[in-house]
Amino acid sequence: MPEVLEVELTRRGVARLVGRTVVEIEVTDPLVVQEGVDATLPGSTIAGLDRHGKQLVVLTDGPTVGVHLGMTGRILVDDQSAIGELARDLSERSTSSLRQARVSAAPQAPHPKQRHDHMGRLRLIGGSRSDHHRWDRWVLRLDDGTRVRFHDPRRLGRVVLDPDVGRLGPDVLTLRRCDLAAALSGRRAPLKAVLLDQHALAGLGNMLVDEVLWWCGIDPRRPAGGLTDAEVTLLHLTIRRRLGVMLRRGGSHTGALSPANRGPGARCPRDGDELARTVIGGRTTVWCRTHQR
DNA sequence: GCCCTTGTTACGCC
DNA sequence: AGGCGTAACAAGGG
Repeated sequence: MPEVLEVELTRRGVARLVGRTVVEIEVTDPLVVQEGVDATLPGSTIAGLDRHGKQLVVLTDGPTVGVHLGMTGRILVDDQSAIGELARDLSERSTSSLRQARVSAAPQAPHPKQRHDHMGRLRLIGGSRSDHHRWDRWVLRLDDGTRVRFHDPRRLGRVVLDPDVGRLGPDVLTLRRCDLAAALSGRRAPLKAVLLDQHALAGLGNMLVDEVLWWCGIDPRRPAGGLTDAEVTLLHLTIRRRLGVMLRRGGSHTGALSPANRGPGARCPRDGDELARTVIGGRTTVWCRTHQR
């Protein structure tokens, strides 16, 4: 589930493509890739990579192309994930890299069955299954022979011309306290719903919102505009600190409410009470009734 | 086979 | 008008 951290890691992971020229486009899924992208991009040289919230922006000497990873999108450069294989837990790291090496060497081999963790969740955003070319939605060939693949099993990712980042709220990784205060002010919707609203604040997804509110001990159901000044300050500080920590650790899954700590029956890492599951803003919300108030 | 999950958008209501 | 809630989308997996 790519959120702002995965997008930022992706941006850094593909930074070395700056200066390369797109030679051809080999694969396109018209649902995922906006009409016109393929016609205008070949011949263009990548000039820079920007990001606003979850929106990745590819600057070229031709068109500006927006890449949104959606729910299951990822970028692979020569069959290597742009963010590395960070979305797995540590216990499986060694076996997984072995397996990855093996399947890369034998791309025709039938893929092994998907693995799940004990909570029954999908283990990865495609995981190390870089051999699943059937989920490639967009494949570019660059002038040095590099192949860049946009891989997206569920097809909720999007590649568009001239992405409209002006409609997004302030970026959550560079958020100032006054930006946060302005985003929350006057809103009567639940705090969680506003934090998820990309027009209010750009970058937070379902897991990161739960994580941040868990750390600062605020009830996700409270009206967003009803926070005290001290709570806004605390929320701002928590967003900056926790996102910074998780970015260094490698992504959205490295928090206190990591995927393994979100399933039914999971307990609060702070006080041991069973975590509540509530639908807020249309999304499953995991939170602690004891210390989030 | 029904239901869950995700981010975004479209739409209905007040 | 605009804030808010809900459903739809897609598709894999329990």
